[in-house]
Amino acid sequence: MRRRRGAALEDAILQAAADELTASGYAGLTMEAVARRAGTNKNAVYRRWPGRAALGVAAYRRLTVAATDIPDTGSLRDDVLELLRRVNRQWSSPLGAVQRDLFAAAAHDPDLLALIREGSADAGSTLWLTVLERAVARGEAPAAALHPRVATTAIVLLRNEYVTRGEPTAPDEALVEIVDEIYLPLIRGRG
Amino acid sequence: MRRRRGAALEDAILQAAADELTASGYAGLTMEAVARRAGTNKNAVYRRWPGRAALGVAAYRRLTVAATDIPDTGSLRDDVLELLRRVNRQWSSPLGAVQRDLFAAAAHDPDLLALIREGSADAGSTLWLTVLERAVARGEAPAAALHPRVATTAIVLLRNEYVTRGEPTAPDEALVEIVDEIYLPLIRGRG
DNA sequence: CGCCATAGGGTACGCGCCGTACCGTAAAAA
DNA sequence: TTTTTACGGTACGGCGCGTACCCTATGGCG
Repeated sequence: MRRRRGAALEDAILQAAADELTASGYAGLTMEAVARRAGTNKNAVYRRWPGRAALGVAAYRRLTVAATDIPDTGSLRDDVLELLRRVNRQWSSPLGAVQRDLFAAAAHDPDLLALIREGSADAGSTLWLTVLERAVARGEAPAAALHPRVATTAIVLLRNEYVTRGEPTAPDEALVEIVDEIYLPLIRGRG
Repeated sequence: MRRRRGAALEDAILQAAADELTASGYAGLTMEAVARRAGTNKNAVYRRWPGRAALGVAAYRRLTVAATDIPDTGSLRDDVLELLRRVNRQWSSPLGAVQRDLFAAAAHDPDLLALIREGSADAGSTLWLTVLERAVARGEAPAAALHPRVATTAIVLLRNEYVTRGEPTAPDEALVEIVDEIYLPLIRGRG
C-alpha cells in the first residue's frame, strides 16, 4: 500500500483537521480524531504540530479565504454596513463558530492569539482606515476621525454582539443600529 | 467522624471550587479536584451541579462581590473613567481571568451565559444609563445620547481591549483614549 | 542499482478526567 | 426507635492526552 510522506501527508492531515473542525467544531478537534480521519496515527500529527491549538489554527487558516477587496460605494454608511454585513455573514457561518472557539482557546496562549488575528476579518485597522480615508476625501467625514480606534469601533461593537448575546448570528437591525446610532454619530462628533 | 450534610457540605464544596478557581483557574476546576479538595467525592458534587460549567458559575458568584455604587463626581468624563478603571481593576485580577474563562466556556452554553452576565460589571445598561442621565440633567450631554447601545459603548470597547490584546491588563492610557477619543465624541455627535 | 537514513504506520503505555453505578453507613426525620 | 435520606468510598468503562517503542516503506545517495 502507498504510504504518504511529507507534503502529501501534511496536506491530508490538515484536510482531516479542517473537516473535523467544520463537522464537530473545535471541541471535536482531537489529535486522535484527526489522525484517525486522516488515516494515519498521532505520531505523524505530533511530529508537525505540538498540540491541538496549533493544529487548530493551521486548519483554520486552510479554511479561511482572505477577501481583501474593500467596498467603495461612494457612501461611508454603505461602505461600513457592507463591511459589517460581510463580517456578520462570516461569523454566522460554521467557520465563525470555529473562529470564536479558537479565540476563546487563545485566551491563555499569546502566540496562538497572534496567529488567529492575522487572518481575521478585523485583522488590522488598515481596512477600516481606508474606508474612512475615502469618506474624508469625499468630505463626508472630518479628518479628525482618522484614528485607528475610531475606525474600528463598528467592528468591535459587532464582535461584542456575538460575545454578549449567545446567538449564532446578529440581526441586521443590530448592524444598522451600530452604524446609525454609534458609528456615524461618533464620526460626526469628531469635528 | 462528623459527616457533613446539606448546606454545610454544599458550602464546603463551593469553597473548594472557589479555591480551585483562584489557584488553578477555570482549567483546574475539575470535578475530581474539587471533590478531593472539599474532602468528599464526586458523588456529592454531581448531586448538586450537573457539570463543571454550572459549578464554575456557582463558585464564581461566591467569589464576586457586587459593587453597585455608581460614581457621581459631577463630571461625565470622570464618572465614565472611574467606571472603566473599576472594571479594568476587576478584570485584571485573577478573578477577571476566571471570568473570561467562564465567558469563553459559555460560548456554547446559553443558560450559562445568562448566569454569568447577571453578576458581571456590565450586567445591564442601567448603570451606564444612570451615569448618562445625570450628565444630561447637568446639561453635559444631549438627551439624544440616552440610548443603551450608546451608554455601554465605553465598556464594550474596554472588553474588546481584553479580547484582542492578549495582555492580562489594559493600560490606563487605553481607558483614557476610549473616553476621550470615542465615548465623549460619540455623545457629542448625538446632538 | 542497491544501500540506508528518514519518516510513516502500528501499537501500547500511564495519566487524568469524565460521568455513572453500587454499597455500606452516618445523620436527620418520623 | 425506626425509617429514610444523603454522604463516603470505591470501582467502572470511556476518552483524549502525550510519549515511547518497534517495524517497514520510501526516496535520496553513493
